[in-house]
Parts: sequence; structure tokens; C-alpha cells
Amino acid sequence: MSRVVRILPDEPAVDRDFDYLLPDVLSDSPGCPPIRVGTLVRVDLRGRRIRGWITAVDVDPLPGVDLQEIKKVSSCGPPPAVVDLAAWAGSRWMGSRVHYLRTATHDRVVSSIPDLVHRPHAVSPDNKLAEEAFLRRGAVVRTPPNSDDFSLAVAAASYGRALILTPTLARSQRLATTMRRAGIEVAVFPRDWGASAAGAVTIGARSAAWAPVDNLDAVLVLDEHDESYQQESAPTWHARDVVLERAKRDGARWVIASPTPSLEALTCGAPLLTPDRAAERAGWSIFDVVDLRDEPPLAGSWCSETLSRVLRDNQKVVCVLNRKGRARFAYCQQCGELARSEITGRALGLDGNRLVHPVDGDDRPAVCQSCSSTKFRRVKLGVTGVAEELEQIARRPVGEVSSDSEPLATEFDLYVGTEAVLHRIERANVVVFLDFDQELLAPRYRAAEQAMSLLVQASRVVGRREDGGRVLIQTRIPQHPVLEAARTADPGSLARTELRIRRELRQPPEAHWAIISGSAATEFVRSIGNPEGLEILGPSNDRWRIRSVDREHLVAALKSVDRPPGRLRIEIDPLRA
DNA sequence: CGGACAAGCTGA
DNA sequence: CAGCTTGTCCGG
Repeated sequence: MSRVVRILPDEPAVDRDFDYLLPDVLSDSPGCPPIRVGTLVRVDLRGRRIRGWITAVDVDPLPGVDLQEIKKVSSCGPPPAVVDLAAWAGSRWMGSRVHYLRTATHDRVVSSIPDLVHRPHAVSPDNKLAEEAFLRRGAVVRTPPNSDDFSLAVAAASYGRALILTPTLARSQRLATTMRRAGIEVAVFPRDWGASAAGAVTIGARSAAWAPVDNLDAVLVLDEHDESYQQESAPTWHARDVVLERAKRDGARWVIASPTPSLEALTCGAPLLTPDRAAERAGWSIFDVVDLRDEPPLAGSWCSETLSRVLRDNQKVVCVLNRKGRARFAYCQQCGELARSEITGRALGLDGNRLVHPVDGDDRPAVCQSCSSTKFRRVKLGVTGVAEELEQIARRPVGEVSSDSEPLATEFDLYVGTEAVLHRIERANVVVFLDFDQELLAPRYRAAEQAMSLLVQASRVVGRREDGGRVLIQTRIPQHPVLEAARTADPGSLARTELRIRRELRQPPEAHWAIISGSAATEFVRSIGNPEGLEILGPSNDRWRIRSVDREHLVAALKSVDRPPGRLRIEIDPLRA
């Protein structure tokens, strides 16, 4: 006797189910993984031996097809609920189920799922806000940069089967260690895949959104604003959205925590809980904002008086200068004012004698709004040049840090580098942003949120205000909402401003867009035509932009046409666009 | 994806 | 028209 099971081959291009016979000898053999949806098997498809996932068991075989036999039952896979979730993700961000199931599958063979002895742990949440947050069914919690992960994690774990996400695996591991010391058993994804499948409290980074925990009781996303939660290349799935969907399906409690929750989180309909003003303020560092327009116009005027004073004091200083993302903005040669959009306040680049914004679509003659001069100057600064000058000003050696330099030279107490330096140096007395306008005014729709995220990171490097932690920001737009929010330790004010701009320009989360690229992009966009409710923009830089207020409508339209031959990439609401 | 098969191109 | 390349189709 044989049963008939349905298989999804591990081939993204196939993306179709096939029926196979499951011989009893296979399923009856000792040590065989359970035959259920998600289990991994090996089958022949058109003469090739390939891996696949079971997507249905005991199905009625179609008449007239000559079924082949499954060759091997190889490993336990994701639980049925996660296989289902992969189909949901496929329709939300496009891309085949295979893509998501690969993330959900352990890269080693799992022959059986262990029995987990659930020992009740003694630790109970010690933090009012954390406790209160989980008492709601779902909530967004604003926690200042210098606050610990532990209270929220313990609160989540107290409900039983919990899934906890952090931006990096290193941070997951640190949290796991702390929790184990407190007597809470945890599994780190993907390493402890089996324990996770058995129902342990699971901690991990983005991919852990696909952990095999069944019937979740609680979900927690830490530092939700962090962009590492979204897959960079298509399909651009976001771990926050995946776990929120899981929470919804399982009826689990959920909490999204961040010093500066994303606009997506703030508009999801859940209540926002904040600590009282004093507590929130205490968890941020002090921000010193230096207006470069007030500085005497020296040669190489990137160094303010305040900065040279900071550099001369013998303390640990980290300087940040972003040279990535080519500076495209310009400032007035006459009065030093930056060229910015009247609507959005975002920086405009100089293109001949016009001021333009490549994403927002601004385009106007190059005339200074403050003094009517028509002479503009492009801004450019480089890390190496700055490092040399820093050395002279500070009269001490400078360590240069870039993301690819492997070992970090630790003998310095003065560093300069791109934003990577903030992830590599744990502690400093002062963090300096040499040219923060570069971040504030980058031609990306999320520039303000990304800039705020850097300030969170900097705030952690220097610590709380009571410990004297200081962040020095050099800028020509000290009144920018990001700087206002940081100075007052009130990210809510920034969120309100940003949301207004996104509404105005109909950018996410107010609208949704698909970025279409690849050699087949033009043909694909042409075949979509111009349906109701869709706006087709571009191409610019060989990328088309399709916009709609309704994401489901957008995805439905994209799915309604078949793919022309050739390379085609579809990204739904990517963070950098 | 990758094998099968059909349609198109070339050389003598 | 054999022999080869290129393109399209489809899998249980």
C-alpha cells in the first residue's frame, strides 16, 4: 500500500505542486521523520533528483497521471502553519513559496523533534511598561535607546511559546545568554532549530520570523525600526510583518518595541505606549547641535569651534562621515543656505541650473530661497582627507574604520569612519557627525527615519545623559525635525512630520509601490497596461515604479500578467527606493 | 532549474 | 539535409 502526497519541489522557478506515491516501506521504517505538511523528501522530477516539501497528505490522485514514488523522507521541516504562511508571504511580497520555505528550513537534517520539558521559570517581568504592553493584545512600545532588552523579553517569555526578534544574531545570542542565566530556557534560531520546533522560547534575527514554533503565545520585535528586518533583495519581506501575521493567526499577544518605531508600526492601528517624559529623556544622550552657517568660513570648514574643543580634550571620540550615497546636494555660495524642497524640506541636487530631487520629483530653477542668489556649490567630503586633518587638529593618531576593514585597531581613542564605526566601537565619550546633512538630506524617501536610526545608535555608544553621553552634530539645518526630535528626546514629533510628508507625496506607508527592474522590466510594465488605481512612473535608472494606495490591488495587478522571458525583479515597498 | 523537442541557421 | 544553435515548454 502507498499513500499519495503533494510535493512542492525546491526549485523557485517551478513553483508548482506535484503528486507522488509514498511507499509504506519508507514511512514505516524506524527513525523516519513524521509524514506531515512541511516534511522534506527527495523525489525525481523529469529525471532529476531534487528536494521538496510535503504540502498536503493523503490527496486524491488525479486520474491519468502515472505517479512516481518518493525516494526518501529526509528531514523534519517547518510546521504546517509555516508552510501556510509561506503562501501568504508569496502573495504579499511576490516571490515563490520556495524562497520562504528555504528560510524556514534548517540547513541540517532534523530526524525528529525532541520532547521539550517545560520547566516553569521563576522570573517575572520587573518592568511596568513591559508588563503593561503585553497585557494589550498588540502594542507598539517606545523604549529609549539606552534601555535593556531583558524586561520585554522576560515579559514575552512569561506567556509560554514566544518568538523574539532582534536586529542581529549577535544581539540575539547576548539576550539568550542573559535569559538562560535567569533560568529561562531559550532556543536561538537557526542553531537550535529542533528546540524551537519543540516549542521553546525562540530568539533570532530576521530569518527567525520563520522559526518552527507552533501555536505562538507571544511575539516581540526589538528595535523594530532597524532596516535589517527587511530582506534587501526581492522578495523584500519584512520580519515584523511576518511575525505580526503569525501572531494574528495564532491569537498571540505581540509587542513592537523601538526608540523610534517605524511609520509602518505607528500606523498599524495598535496603541502606542510610551514611558513618561522624564524616563524617556533619561534614556537618550545629550545632543549638541552645531550650526555650520554660524562658523567662521575657514579653509576646510567642516570642523567647527566646538568640535576642535572636543577633539583637544583627551577623551574617546568617534567621528562619523558618510561617503556612501554620493552627496548630491548643494548650498548657496552667498549665504550658506542649503537648497531644499519647499514642500518636503528635503535636499535638492544641482543638475545644470536646476534644483532637482530624483525620488520626490522636485524640479525648479536654481535660485536661493533665502537670498535669491543663483550661485550654488556642491558639497563633498571624504573620510581619508578628513582623517588627515583630524590628526593635525587633535594632535593625536586617528583610527580609520570602514565596514570591510577586518580587525579593528583598538589602540586609538580617536576614530573616523562611515556609519559602520557605530556598530564596531562599543563605547565612547563623544560621537560626532561631521556632516549630518548628508544623512538628513539623502535623496531617499526614508532619509529622516534612517538619520534618526543613526542617532539612536550614537546615543547607545555614548550612553545616557546622566552618564555624560554626548552626541555632537554638525549641520546647516539645525531646525530639521530629526534634530528637534533627538534634542527633545521625543521621536513622536518626527513621526508626525514624516507622516504628513508621506501623505503629501503618497509614499509608504500611505501608499505602496513596486519597483520593477531587470531586462524584462519594460515588457512586463507594458503588458500591465494602465489599470484603474495604479500609477506607473519611470523608468528612471532602468527601474519602473508602480504605485497604488491599496497594496493588495497592486500585487493582484502584478500577478495578473505573466512574466515575459528575461530577468525581472519585483520589489514591494523596499526600504531603499 | 534543466532536459526534450521544435524551429531556425549554415555549409557544401 | 545533417549538424548545430537558440528558444519554448513543462515536469506527478
